[in-house]
Amino acid sequence: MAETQKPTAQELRDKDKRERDELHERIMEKERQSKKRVASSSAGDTEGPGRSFEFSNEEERREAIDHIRLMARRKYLGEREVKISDLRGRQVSDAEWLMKGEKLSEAEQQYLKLERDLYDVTKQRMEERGLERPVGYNMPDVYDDDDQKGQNKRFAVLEQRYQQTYDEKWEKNEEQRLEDATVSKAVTKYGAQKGRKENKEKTQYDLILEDAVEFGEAEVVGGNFKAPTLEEGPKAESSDEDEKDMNVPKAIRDERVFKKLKKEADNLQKDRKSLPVYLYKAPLLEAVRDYQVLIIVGETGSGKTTQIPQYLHEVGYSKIGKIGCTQPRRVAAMSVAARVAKEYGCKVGHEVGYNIRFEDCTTDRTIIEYMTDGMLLRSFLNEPDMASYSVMMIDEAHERTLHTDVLFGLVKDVARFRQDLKLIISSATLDAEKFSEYFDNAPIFNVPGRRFPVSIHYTKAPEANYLDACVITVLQIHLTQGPGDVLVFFTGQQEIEEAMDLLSFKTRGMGTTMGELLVLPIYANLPTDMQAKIFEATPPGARKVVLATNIAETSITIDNIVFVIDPGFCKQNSFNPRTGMESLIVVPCSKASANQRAGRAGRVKPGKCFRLFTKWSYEHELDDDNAPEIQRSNLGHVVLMLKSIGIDDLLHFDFMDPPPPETLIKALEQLYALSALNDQGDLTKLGRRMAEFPMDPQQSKSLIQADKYKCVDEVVTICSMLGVDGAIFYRPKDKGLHADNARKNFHKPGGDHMTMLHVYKQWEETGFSLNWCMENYLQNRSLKRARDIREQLVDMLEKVEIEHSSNVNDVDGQRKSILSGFFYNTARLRKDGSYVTVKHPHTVEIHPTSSLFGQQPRLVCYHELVLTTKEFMRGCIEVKPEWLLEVAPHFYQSKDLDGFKGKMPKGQGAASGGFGAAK
DNA sequence: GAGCACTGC
Repeated sequence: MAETQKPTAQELRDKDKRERDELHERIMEKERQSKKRVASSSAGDTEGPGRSFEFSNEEERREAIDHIRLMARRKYLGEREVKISDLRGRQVSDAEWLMKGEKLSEAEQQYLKLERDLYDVTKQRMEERGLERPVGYNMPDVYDDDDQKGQNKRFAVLEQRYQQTYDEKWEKNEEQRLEDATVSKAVTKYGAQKGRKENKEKTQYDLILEDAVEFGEAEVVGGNFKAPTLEEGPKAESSDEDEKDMNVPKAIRDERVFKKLKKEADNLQKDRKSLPVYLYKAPLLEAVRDYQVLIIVGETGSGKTTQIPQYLHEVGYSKIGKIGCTQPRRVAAMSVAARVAKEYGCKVGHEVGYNIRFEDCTTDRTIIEYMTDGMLLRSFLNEPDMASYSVMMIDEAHERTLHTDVLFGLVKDVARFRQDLKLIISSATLDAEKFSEYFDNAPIFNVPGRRFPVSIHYTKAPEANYLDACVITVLQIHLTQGPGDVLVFFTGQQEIEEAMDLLSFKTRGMGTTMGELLVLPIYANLPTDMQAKIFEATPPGARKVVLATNIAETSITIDNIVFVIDPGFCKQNSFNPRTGMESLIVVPCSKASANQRAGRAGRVKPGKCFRLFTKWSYEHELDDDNAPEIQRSNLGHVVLMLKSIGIDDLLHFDFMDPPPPETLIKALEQLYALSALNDQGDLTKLGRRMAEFPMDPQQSKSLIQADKYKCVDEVVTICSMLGVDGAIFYRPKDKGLHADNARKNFHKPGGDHMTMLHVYKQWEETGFSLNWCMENYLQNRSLKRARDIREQLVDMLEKVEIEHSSNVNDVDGQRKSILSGFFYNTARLRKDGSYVTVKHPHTVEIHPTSSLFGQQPRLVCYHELVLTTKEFMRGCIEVKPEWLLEVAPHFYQSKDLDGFKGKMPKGQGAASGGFGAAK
């Protein structure tokens, strides 16, 4: 890590010189030993500081040898930027072993010695800082398990073959080899003449420049690492066709704009043809023609999301109806739409558009529409037969989000009575057969992806402390591996903060032997400006280490990641229908997740993934897939929506993986209690109104009931704030106390909902000030989102015919409104100070972040139950027993409240019980 | 006196 005070250039030079001299001495001293060791070690010997390694093919091996030679030459020529770790991911002992038997020039010999020594020094430094336990990895995907001898034999053959071709390759095509072996970042510096000069000045070595290698232009290098592009498509695809399709209606467009767009689009057409999916265009369209439902399996990078809707448009499906494509995430829908619009040659929102919450970017003439899956689900309320679509593509189906899963059932149903509707289910490999089975054996269409190989390294033994092991692995990578940024997966903010501390502690004072290590956190609750930092380019010579939560698994993609460290855990939310409690607990992640994480290393070039668990546990202990969200969520909202679409028999609804029946029953029960369903299980008028709102049924109920207490405006605000749930307050570890104080300043009598209302009101008064948010440790992004939700809800009020009333001071009215929806969630105080839920007796506590914490109100209504270290009620308000009779007379009876009514002797009435739910 | 993974309408 960088020192706090930047040393002067002279100091640096002196220091470098001292270090070099020291090193030189050590080299001399160690030479004999080292020679002995190298000489005595046989192939496959794992002696030395590093792990052993094998090559999967000759080419890799040859590349490694060439690379070492190359590095040696450059180092010999005084290239300062050549790092000790530039063995392209090999360790020093590996290099020594590898070069054994090779004829080594002086430069090469020196280089190896230098490597060895620098390695020893850094290792020593690691040890001094308590890193004495380097994490060992296997490469089981390359190893033939117990076959060390076979390995040796194979190498002998490879070596022989290699020797024949080596010389001419090296001599004739040195430049090419150089480019092959060097990574773009480093070469950019060496490439340009200017850069060289600069380096020369900086260097402290006495240089021999006569035979300096001329380096090629930097751009070439990137090209070498690009995946093979597919130059020519099938002959059947004539360019005329493309030409014709570019004829967007001219009448509606200014000629010049059109020309410009068309030119851009023409260029883009070339890119389009290089996508793997292009090769499959004709057979794909045939398959769509011949079958109503088609499963498309395409890895990332195949171009399916952007291309297939366009192909379908080209052959005329858009004449029958819109071509829809769903995405699980908003940003994905937006960015894909933007890309396709560009390719098509129109503005976003014209022929190509997207539709997400708060932002309907489509018009009458939109023919290709990207949307979030939740949006499509919602549109079923108005258009249950998807009449305006001729094709619907459900993308990223393998992610199995709650919404996609519900869509499957609906869409399958629609396809039965709408023979003209084409369905495309697109997924990454794993679940294809399951999808096919579910959709009545629909054919599976495979499109290969375009990704770089990622080698997987498992630990040899389980790691007791994975956080520690992660940090050590980061350092190991940094000290021994070639260029490329590192991505580490953690389970949450807390872990990330700890890891950052640990990492900075262990790298403190590591000095100049180490390149700079940029440690950057990323998680969803991180303020936006800090999130943006991970997208900034890594400065030359430095290495970026991104500590991420699951957010980096699917939601965001970081450039230039070459190494992934995966401890194999994630936090998962699961819902217990019996207690109605959600719990967020750390669980081992699934194989699918692990592979997804590993894949993040192979986006720019071949990468490596270090898994902090053994291969055995990968194979035997990890589940194949994550449990689909639908099986571990509260389905209240979904059930209400399905009911209002007209699905009556939910227990027999055709789910691909049905949720536990208890969850459905719980949801139905709750809806009945809320009077959204009648005793026949049919939707009531109230239920229909509730379904209009994009919220949980309880919240919808609260909002509708607020009309009665004439405090709609306040409740709307509260609901909006609940909608961004939990992400309002930001609490960085290092400023925890400040953040806590800031939060306490917002506390208002009545409970947490009042606090939220207060926060919003204040924010509004400051003119939605960003600075004010920062001063008070509030997340501006979340508040903005709350404002969006609020606006949407206010718009909806008219539709549902609710008068926009307001009464700021009627705190009781506001609380009664909330209680109308959440009367189910009540808990009363016991004499020992704990709380017990009213419905199913269950011990719970007020969450310490609540404003009611420590106040011990007799009866509270909570927003949700969460299990962390204890079972906590989050979002509490104090309520009065008689309110329950008022807002839920069908649920609570007068006699249930005997213990509470009137004057209750302190600490006794509650304990005497008599307060239970009537049924 | 604890601590919120990630989406979405």
